[in-house]
This record gives sequence, C-alpha cells and structure tokens, in this order.
Amino acid sequence: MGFFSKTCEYALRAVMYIASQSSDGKKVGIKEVADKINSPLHFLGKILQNLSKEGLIQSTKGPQGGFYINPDGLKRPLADIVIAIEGTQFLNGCGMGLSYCSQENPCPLHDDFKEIRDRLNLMLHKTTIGQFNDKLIQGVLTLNK
Amino acid sequence: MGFFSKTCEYALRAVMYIASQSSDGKKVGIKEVADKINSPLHFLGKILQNLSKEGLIQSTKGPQGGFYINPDGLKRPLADIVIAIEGTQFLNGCGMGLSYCSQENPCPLHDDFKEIRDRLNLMLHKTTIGQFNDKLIQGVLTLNK
DNA sequence: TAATTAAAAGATATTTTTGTCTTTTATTGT
DNA sequence: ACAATAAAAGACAAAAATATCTTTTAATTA
Ligand code: FES
Ligand code: FES
Repeated sequence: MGFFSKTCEYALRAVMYIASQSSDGKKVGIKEVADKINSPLHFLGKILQNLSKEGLIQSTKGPQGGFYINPDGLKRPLADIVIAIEGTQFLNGCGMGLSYCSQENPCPLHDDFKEIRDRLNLMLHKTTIGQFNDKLIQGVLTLNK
Repeated sequence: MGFFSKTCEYALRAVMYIASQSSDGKKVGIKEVADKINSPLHFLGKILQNLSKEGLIQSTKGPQGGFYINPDGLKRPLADIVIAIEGTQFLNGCGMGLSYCSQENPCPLHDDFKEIRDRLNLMLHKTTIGQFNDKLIQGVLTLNK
C-alpha cells in the first residue's frame, strides 16, 4: 500500500494535469487525462465525476466538452482533494487508530505523530492545485510512470 | 481511511501492549490482548501470527502460553512493524503514486513530501517497541478506545 | 498417558477498493 | 431536427482488506 489510496493518487495527478491544461479556459477529455497520468480510464471517470460534484473541478458534456478548472479552483488547496477522497480521519485521526486523537488521552505516538501530521496538513493546505502549472507545462515535473 | 491500515493500527497497539506486559518474561493470551487494545480477536490472531513468523514477537502454545517479546525485540524500531505490514512502498514510495520516487523525475509534491516522509521514517526508526512500557504500565498512555 | 490449554492454521464470509463495460444524458455542430 | 461527441450514470467484476468460525498442533499439568 502506498501513502495515499490509489483513488487519491489518481485524483491528485489528474487534477494537476487538468489544472495545467485549463489555464486559458481549455478543456481536456478524460481519455487524454487518463493517458497522461497513466490511470485506468473508467475508474478515473468515477473519481473526476465525484470531484466535479464537490465543485473541485468543472466539466461539460458534448463536443469540445471535457474537464477544466476555473480560476478560483486553481487557488484551492490540495487538502480539499485529499479530504474529499480520504475523509477527514486521514488528516486528523490518531495514528494508532484510537477513535479520538487527544492530548488528554494520548496514544504512545501522539506527540511525534501529531507533529508529522501537522506538517502534512500544512503542506496540503499551503499548496494550491494550480501551483505547479508552469513547471508541468515546462515538463520539469512528471505525472506518469 | 486512517493514516495506517487497520491491520497496522492493531499491530502497533498489540505489540506495544505485549511489550509492556512482557518485561519480566510474562506472557499474555490473545484474548487479553484483543480486549485491552479493542480489536477483533481472530483477526488480531492472524496479525500476531505473521509478526511471530517475522520474529518480531514470540509465542508459545499450551497452558501458561501466550505472546511475549524478548529483550532484543523490545529494542527494535516501530518501523519493523510498519514495514512488515504496509510494505516498503509506504515509507519509500512516491506520494502521488509514481512507480519510483526520484529527484531526477520528480512528481510535483516530491520536495515537500519527501521531507515529511523522512520525518515519519525518522520517528519510526528512532522509536522502539519497548520505549513506552513504563508509561503504559503507569496508565499515562492509552491503547484502546 | 490423558486432559487441558492456547496459539497456529485453515476455511469461509463480508466489506471496501479498484477496475471494466454499457447505457444514458447533455452539448455541439450540421 | 439530426448526428456526433463526451461526460454522467449504472451495472457488473475482480482483488484486497477486514472479520469470523472451526480444526489442528504444541505445550503443560495432573
Ligand atoms: S492520540 Fe494517537 S495520535 Fe493523538
Ligand atoms: S517523486 Fe513523488 S514523492 Fe518523490
């Protein structure tokens, strides 16, 4: 198992790809997205469909249709994607599985784990969906393989 | 979904409980362990069985039998448990699911993610299985609920 | 040796995740 | 209106994670 679920990995890669392609209002088809991020086509379809319902990405049907992200969406944090898919427990929960993470009734890892989890949250909240557009277009960063 | 899998959460809690009880060579039955860490009995059985095969914990059958951890085992890092259960990918892999995490062909999150992953590794490697025994016995730390 | 105990091992079941395929709906262009 | 396009939605399937129950094996005690 990876750090995030497959669903979340595909979502992060797909959203960043769509973001990098939709700066000028362009739309990308799901086939292209699946191809560029190396993910199963129809499975990705379901994922993007859900993100679309959440308003994290936009889509239109028909010719010239496809997925895109509006300017406001490009400014949203990656945390929104992770929370939409993994749920809040992933970013707030106890590392050892206690039903509540608390300073008052801590698990053995609480202090150390909380610090790491806080850093993860910080990263996911400070990083925006559109932040890597330039480097993705330049090809300095990769989303497949 | 939590940060670690259920299997890993149960394993961490169970191993720490066994550790805290086996400082003086005492053994604990699976029923007691499952009860004290609030986990499904037979599922935990399978998990401990695997950890036993890996040599991370010890067990004996029959009356007065049960699970325990030898002095050397108490000094092993938590990383051994996590790796035994989640696999190496969890602690080494790319956060966005690329098949290799590398500086040369990085995903957008590489720099930030690597730092967090490094900290997680540091914690799991520096923390030993027996490290919390005293506080667990004192009841300052919890392993259930 | 026989009975008892407790983990190991095996079989089976349920749920969730991951993946594929088909049909429907909405949009566009002719 | 009609045909073409592309996402939405639904049905289905495979694999993995999670969970339960039963049988077997090994150790202890009487
Ligand atoms: S109680 Fe476990 S991480 Fe806070
Ligand atoms: S390449 Fe993605 S974390 Fe290193």
